[in-house]
Amino acid sequence: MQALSRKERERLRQRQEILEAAQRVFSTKGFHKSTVNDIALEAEFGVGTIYKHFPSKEDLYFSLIENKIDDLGLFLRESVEAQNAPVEKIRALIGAQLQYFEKNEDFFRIYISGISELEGKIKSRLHSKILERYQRYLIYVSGIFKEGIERGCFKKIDPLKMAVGLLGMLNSFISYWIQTDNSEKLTINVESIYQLIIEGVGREGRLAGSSRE
Amino acid sequence: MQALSRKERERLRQRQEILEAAQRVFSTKGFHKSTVNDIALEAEFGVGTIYKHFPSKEDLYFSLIENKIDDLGLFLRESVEAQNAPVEKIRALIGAQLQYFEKNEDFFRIYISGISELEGKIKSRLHSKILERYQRYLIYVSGIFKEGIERGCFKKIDPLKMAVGLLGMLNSFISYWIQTDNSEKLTINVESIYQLIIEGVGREGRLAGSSRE
Amino acid sequence: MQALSRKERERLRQRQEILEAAQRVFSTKGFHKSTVNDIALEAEFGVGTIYKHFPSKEDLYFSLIENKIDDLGLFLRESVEAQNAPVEKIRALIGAQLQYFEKNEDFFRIYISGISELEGKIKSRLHSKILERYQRYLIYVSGIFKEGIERGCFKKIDPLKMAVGLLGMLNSFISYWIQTDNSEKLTINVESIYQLIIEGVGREGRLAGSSRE
Amino acid sequence: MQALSRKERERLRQRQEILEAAQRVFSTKGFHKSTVNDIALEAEFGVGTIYKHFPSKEDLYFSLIENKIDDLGLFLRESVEAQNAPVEKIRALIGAQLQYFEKNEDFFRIYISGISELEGKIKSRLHSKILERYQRYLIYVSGIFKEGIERGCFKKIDPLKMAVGLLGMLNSFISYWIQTDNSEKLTINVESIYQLIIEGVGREGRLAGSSRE
DNA sequence: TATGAATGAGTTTTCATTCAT
DNA sequence: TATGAATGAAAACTCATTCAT
Repeated sequence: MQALSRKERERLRQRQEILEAAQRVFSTKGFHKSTVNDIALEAEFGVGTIYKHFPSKEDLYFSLIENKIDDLGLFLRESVEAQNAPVEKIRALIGAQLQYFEKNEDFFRIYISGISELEGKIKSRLHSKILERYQRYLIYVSGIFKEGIERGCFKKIDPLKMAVGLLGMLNSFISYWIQTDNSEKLTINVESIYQLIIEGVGREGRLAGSSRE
Repeated sequence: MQALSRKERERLRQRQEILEAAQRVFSTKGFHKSTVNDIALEAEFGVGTIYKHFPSKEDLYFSLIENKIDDLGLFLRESVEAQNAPVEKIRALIGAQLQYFEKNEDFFRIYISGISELEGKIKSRLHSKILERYQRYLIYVSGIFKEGIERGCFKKIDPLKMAVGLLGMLNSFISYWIQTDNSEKLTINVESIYQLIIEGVGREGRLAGSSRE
Repeated sequence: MQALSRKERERLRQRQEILEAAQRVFSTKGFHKSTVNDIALEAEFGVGTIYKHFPSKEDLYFSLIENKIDDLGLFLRESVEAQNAPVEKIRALIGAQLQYFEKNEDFFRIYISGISELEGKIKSRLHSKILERYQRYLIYVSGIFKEGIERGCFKKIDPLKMAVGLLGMLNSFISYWIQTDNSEKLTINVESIYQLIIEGVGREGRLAGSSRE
Repeated sequence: MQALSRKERERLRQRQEILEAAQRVFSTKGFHKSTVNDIALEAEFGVGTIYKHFPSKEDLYFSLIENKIDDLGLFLRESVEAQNAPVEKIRALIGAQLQYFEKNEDFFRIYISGISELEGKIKSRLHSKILERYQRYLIYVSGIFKEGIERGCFKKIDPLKMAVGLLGMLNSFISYWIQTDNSEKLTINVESIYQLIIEGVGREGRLAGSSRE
């Protein structure tokens, strides 16, 4: 049984190495411009070995996203659940997501193309799995907002809308950071995002703006 | 010159028809699964004619996005500039963008894959043009916030961050609406988004949450 | 309409050329060792052009066999129907089939692998079409024997069995001739086969054999 | 030496098991669609073990045919040599061959693709071995006919042609039986074939057929 | 000028064979 | 000795692009 276990572990390690190589290749060249050969070369395996683990290039791609999303999900939950107050949970969520993508910049490129309507109206079975995970994440975040509403710290707005809004903001900040590829750390934005989502941009009682003259 | 002008007009109309056909095809099957032949068939032209107007499939794709973004830009500016107060400008912006994509749902699929890092780190000359336009749009929205800050109706936060946050929210709402493809209109979200960005989710002085017992 | 007709004719000629090239290649290297590229090279067309005419290599292969069988069928019928007496029809059939394969030696290799159980128990849709044609041919030959029985010139044996027997003989002679690839013409065997099928090998009343001493 | 002998016996048994598994697989899926892995699985050995016995898949295939042909040859000889009169020898041959393939239907699929020009003009070294055996078989059958001619029971026709004709008939009947896969036994055809080859289809003196008017 | 037939480079995937354990 | 994981060569097929008509 020890022998079997070793084989199994070996197999998993190989699979992991392929996924890592695939991430490097996909994030650099994109899905379509990456060939299975590229990935095999990067992983230092034969192409056949890739196909031992994944039935097709597409499967490999979606397995990669799935894996990483689960990984991210775990990390977020941990961070969030270390907090008690809803606002702190939200702050933790923001922090964790920025932190995760700061370290996994490469993955974001893949992640975003995974959740965007990558291949048009017609969704593949594989794509659906990703959307499902995205939905689940949305519900999880809604849950935090819901709790916050019940505990009286958040406004009585549809918590799903809050979640959609917050996640959009987060993606937008990450996207912008990647595109501008600046030297500042992504995580310096935690407080800004926190403030935006919690307090909004408006100044009380001054929304009409001063008169111009 | 009149003759030339007619020819020119004819040419432009043809180009426009191709772009419209391309949008229908791309939005249904995605960029890679759409063939130039598909587009030619949809446009009722020969493939050769497509190539008279666009040097490559990729060029056609990005021209389409460019065109449509410019179109959207125009529409947004008009809506925004009809308002005077910064908050009203923001509300108009939200309304216009939702309205635009409600009518151009198909285009959003293409738009989002255009601005997301669709093809990896390596940005093509064509992709850069899209990003440039996105940057310009960001700056335009920042401008509204900046004016709002100066006029005292918005908090003193980096207006670029406000813009990044707002646009992320908008995309997220549109994306969610498309994915769930529900019967509600996208535009019913205007007030929610307005409230989220202006006031945030928090209730003053209650952020810590009520104690649980 | 003349223009269309010319186009159509051109297309058919091309198709024909591809089929001829395919025959040369298949007969030399066999189905599996022939690549579509080989055929394209032989036909002096691009591979794409091959695929314009035939959806797959397999389809090309079976189209080729089908075509040729039809061709052979026509030739046989003509020869047979020029005769009146059943025995003369049989002789004509033998003569025609040998003549045909003498001239189309290459095709026989393909033909025989087509009707033999090329790919095991599991028959493809395409393979079935060939078997159907073989059945039809069998029935046609049976018809000649049936007529002969009715007209009293043949024994009262199941005509289908006669047909199966005769066609087996023919294939066997052709096969043998191809394998030994001798300098004699295949058609010199007409009389022998005729005698074998009509009179058999036995000498009347002497079947027990003379005693040996 | 006893130990070596046991080893040797063990080795042969293994080889035999592989050949049997191969036959099952090849007859079901055909040569090309059968993978070495399929055979290894069916034989319950590792692929490596297959290659210990046969240098290549092709070798395995032809060894299988060779083996079985030898097997068939033995069986036929036994049946034939139990008879004295040439006609009885022929009847025995027919009976034995039908009986053999009735029991080894699977093998016939392989056998026929082996002797037909399966892989085109270019004959492999391995294929040649099969043809050689076929030739030998032909000569053996010729020998029976020759003897019959000498003993006066058969017509003075080239005995090789008789053999080619008879074997063709046999294959044709077997082939037809497999294709129609009917419930009747193959061996019910013995007498028909015997009659066809010995007496032919014609009725003495009536060959011209009745006049039609 | 508009066309669409022809092209062939490039991609995914399979599977016979090897060889370290 | 038996194994089966790893390999990578090879082949079917697609489709952006060209160019003769």
